[in-house]
Amino acid sequence: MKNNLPKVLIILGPTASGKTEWGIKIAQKYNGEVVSADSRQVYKGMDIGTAKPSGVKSSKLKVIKSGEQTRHNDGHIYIVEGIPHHLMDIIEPDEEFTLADFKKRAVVVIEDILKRGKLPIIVGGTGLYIQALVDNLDIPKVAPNLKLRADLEKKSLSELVEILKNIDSESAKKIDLHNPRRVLRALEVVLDSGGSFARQQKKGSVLYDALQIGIPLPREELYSRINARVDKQIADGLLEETKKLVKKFDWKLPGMSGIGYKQIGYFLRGEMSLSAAIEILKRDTRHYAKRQMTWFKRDKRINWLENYQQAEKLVEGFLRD
RNA sequence: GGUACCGUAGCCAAGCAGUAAGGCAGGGGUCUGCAAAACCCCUACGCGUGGGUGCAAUUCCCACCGGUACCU
Repeated sequence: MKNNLPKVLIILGPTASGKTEWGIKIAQKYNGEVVSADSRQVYKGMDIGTAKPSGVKSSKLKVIKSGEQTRHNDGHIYIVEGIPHHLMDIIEPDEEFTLADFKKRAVVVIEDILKRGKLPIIVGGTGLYIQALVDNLDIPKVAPNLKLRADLEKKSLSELVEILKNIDSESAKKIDLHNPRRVLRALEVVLDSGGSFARQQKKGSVLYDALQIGIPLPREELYSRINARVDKQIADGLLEETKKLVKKFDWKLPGMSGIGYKQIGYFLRGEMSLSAAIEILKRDTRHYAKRQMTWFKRDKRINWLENYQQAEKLVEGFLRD
């Protein structure tokens, strides 16, 4: 009754909370397809480190291409337990992937799923990506300008802040001036577009009738699950996977800075023992999960459910009306 | 048994007479094109225990307890 917007389901939670499993089960039961909202699982060949569910590539299903929006797509969809997982395993580790790329492609994919009469289920832990979809964030249309960034990075943070205050005082009041990345992006937008950064951060009209389901886990349980998962990643061959990747790719790539590869790198480069690297990997994963929870906590629309049964019940009601 | 050194938050650790640095872990938070990123904030009325000196002690002295090293 609330609107005619297409229904979309979202399953979110911190890393290792079990959202992947929930997503697959719900997809199987309610005729759905998964859209991964994960900034790292997009990379091919980064499987163990990103805890990607094991799946196969299939070309039976092809998302309708629409120009550059799917230019990376090779026409293959990642299938896990019979469920298509879109936006997973789609680009090479040395390709750039940003929030804007995610949003553009996700919108196309969701539309395609809906067109086929299926339920889109967005599953992921990258809060900003999910928010971009839920709130239809209108991302300032200034692409990353690597040259400008390199130039600006030569200056000190306080110099950059001064510049920003001069050319866009409104944004300077809003953003975190301690954070070089945020200051740089603001500057980039202002310099390239000529307009205020803050004023270009808008929201479009809502695209979907979204039901957000969160998986809350007591901190202690979450942490022990994380520790166990890291041990499993090691047992599954995270070292070998990392070695294979470094043969082809530089440590400095964004993908290689992801949790897992980064810490194994410390060991592979002889900077610390393997057991020390594993401890740090566990710690960094815990920190990450904590940050994810901080992000999700502020969205009061999320339904935090204790168990899977509750999720099914909620989804049924959601699909009915 | 003797001698020396040490004992400061969950862990590591500085201070060594004027009223507890820092790091890690932990907690809270920020977030519109790198977001598994990049940032910000919080965390010892207390310095092994008991005495003593002194205006003042975690800092000096004594004893005891605990640990470590060496000696016998």
